[in-house]
Amino acid sequence: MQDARPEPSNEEIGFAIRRRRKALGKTLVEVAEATELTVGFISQVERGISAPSLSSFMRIARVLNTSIEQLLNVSEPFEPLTKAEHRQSYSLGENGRWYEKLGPGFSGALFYPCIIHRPPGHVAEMMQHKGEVFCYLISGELEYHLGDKVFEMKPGDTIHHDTSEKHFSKVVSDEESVELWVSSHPMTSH
Amino acid sequence: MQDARPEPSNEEIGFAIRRRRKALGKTLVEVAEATELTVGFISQVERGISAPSLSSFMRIARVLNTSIEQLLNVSEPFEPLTKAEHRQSYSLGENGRWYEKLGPGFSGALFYPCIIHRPPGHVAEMMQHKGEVFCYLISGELEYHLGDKVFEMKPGDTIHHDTSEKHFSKVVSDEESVELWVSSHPMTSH
DNA sequence: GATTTTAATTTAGTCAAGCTAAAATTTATT
DNA sequence: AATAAATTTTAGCTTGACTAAATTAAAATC
Repeated sequence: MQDARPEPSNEEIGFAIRRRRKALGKTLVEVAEATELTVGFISQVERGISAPSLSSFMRIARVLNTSIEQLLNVSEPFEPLTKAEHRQSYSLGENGRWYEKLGPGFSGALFYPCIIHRPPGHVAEMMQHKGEVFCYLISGELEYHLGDKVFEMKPGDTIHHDTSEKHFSKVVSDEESVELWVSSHPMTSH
Repeated sequence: MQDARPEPSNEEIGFAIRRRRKALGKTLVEVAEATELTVGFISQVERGISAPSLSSFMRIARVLNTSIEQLLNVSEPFEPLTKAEHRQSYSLGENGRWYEKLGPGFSGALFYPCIIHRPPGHVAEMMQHKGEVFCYLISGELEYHLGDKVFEMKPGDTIHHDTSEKHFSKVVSDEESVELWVSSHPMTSH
């Protein structure tokens, strides 16, 4: 949080929650049931009349399949276009592995795109969780494990699957891999 | 946020706050004054005995010069196949314009990916509809109109926006454009 | 268009949690 | 050991987090 930017108001946060809920096509009743709160309260939260406790807020974010950061960064200016040379790069804390976030994403977004670079031989962790992912391999080669299937991926290949199935991939090329990902969840690592 | 991972407890959050405070060499008194809360309360928050309200929590994060995400210790999760030479091609009924569907898509999918090829000079129809779209420009150059803004897109550039805003694009390169699209709706043209 | 159903908002509350002030204890400094 | 600083504990207030139920608005159905 920066001094220059005050904390978002209850109203701003509430509107972000509503936008997100509608983007997912969920009703107040659905969110209320999933969060174990009441319809009336969610309605008031969305209109900034009430503020949820921290734990309720985290539950709301989870049920809306988004991050708290997304719900709180309401005043971040949205820019739809990301030039190739203006991508924001982040190290993944491991040697030779980094990712490029593609834009801040707008508040109701269902897509979380990013470009990930991995060094040769890198093996990602086995993952399994609710959601969906799409990957377009820009360069390098991957061995992609999905359930009990194994796929060889070369540049131009794509894969799109439900993430509730166990999956991981390994960079099998001698060069680093460059992977364009679009996920239904915020993500910083693969 | 993730099914696999419950929200952090008050204790976990509190310990994260204390670690951060000590890392900065601040006393409880300093943090209490800066946040306009009492020493006793900060102490209880740090030991998980009390939880701050959302607004107090944001103030604490700001005073500790950190982000809420950091204090919540949220980890991001990780994550499939269409071979480049196995893409299903479809003519768009117009000279030189065609698209490649990327995989059949699984039931329940939110993403509809495809690759679109357009000839030089092609101008897509103005579109406006509920949903979301992400585009990665593989080759060629586009002039992308979004609302009253115009963007120049070159290979590697990406754009991600809500489709309720009017949008269309024009191929401005001398070569055909190759565009990777991920949309929240099935699409055959852009 | 009328009616029914669904979704959202409003109202009127409860009660405990967010937070206080002050006392007590612990830790650090001299 | 004495003092100052830092932290914890205690006892309590009050208001906001949240409820249940009624009402209204919007969407769906006939």
